[in-house]
Amino acid sequence: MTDTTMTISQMCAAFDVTPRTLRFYEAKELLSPIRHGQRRLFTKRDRARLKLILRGKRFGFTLEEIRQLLDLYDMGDSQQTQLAKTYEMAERHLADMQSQRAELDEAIGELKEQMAWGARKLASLGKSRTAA
Amino acid sequence: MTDTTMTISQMCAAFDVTPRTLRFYEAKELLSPIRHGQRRLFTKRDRARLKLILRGKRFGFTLEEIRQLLDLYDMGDSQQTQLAKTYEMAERHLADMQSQRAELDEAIGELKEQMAWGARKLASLGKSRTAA
DNA sequence: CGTTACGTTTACGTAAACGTCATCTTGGGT
DNA sequence: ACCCAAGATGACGTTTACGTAAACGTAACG
Repeated sequence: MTDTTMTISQMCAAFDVTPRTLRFYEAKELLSPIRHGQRRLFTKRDRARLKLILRGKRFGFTLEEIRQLLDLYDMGDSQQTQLAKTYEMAERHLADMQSQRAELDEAIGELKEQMAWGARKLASLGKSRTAA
Repeated sequence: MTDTTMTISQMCAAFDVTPRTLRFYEAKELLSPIRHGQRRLFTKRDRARLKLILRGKRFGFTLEEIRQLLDLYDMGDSQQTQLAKTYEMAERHLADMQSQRAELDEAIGELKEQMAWGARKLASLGKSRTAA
């Protein structure tokens, strides 16, 4: 790992993904590791992007949506129109994530209730078994 | 909609899904509408389950995982062993959802930051354009 | 009594996101 | 010089979650 770059296997270990996944993401232009000869070398930027990719996946975004969102995270250049478009998209994603958060809270609450019910049921079954 | 049941198209309208989806869920034993002749009639139970299905999907669970989770939500019978197994699975799902909630909070925070940056950038671009 | 409108089954198609070979190549250690 | 483990490159396969088209049933309406 000369300097601050990582090989593909180091990346796989660090992020728990397969080489295939990393190559796939490169093909989809989500990552752009530099090449030392034929080998890929993943930079700090690649690692930051990969973290966001995995996070985005977790929240149900497609790789294509993520690819566009990534642009927001490293746009120091870009035209105003493009920036504005990206910003609007980010707003939609933010709204989605916030409503997702609310739903998640509700779901957690309900699941907890069901589990409390299940726990009581288990306890009563346990008692009768203990009694027997 | 005799009594409290709904036709397939009413379901589609109510939940914003296609007929194909509902039939698919039935095939996968996630729903079990009663039959009036050949036609499906979705009960209150089906509607409750569908709500949970759509919610589960939103949080990245597969239909198969959801199918198992649904058992927790209408288990008045079932053996102790089965209940215990289901309970353990629910615990794992709950843990997953809670960590997902934490990640989501972090992601929302970061996205907001990026958007603030984007907003400043847009403002400055706007000014220079106004000046021109 | 014919024709919509709604519904059904069967079956093949598809997009996303990789998995899984089956070959090549190559840099590094002995 | 030699080998091999790590990496690269196709190319085809797989799973999930439906889409889509074809062909048929049926109940009600004008």
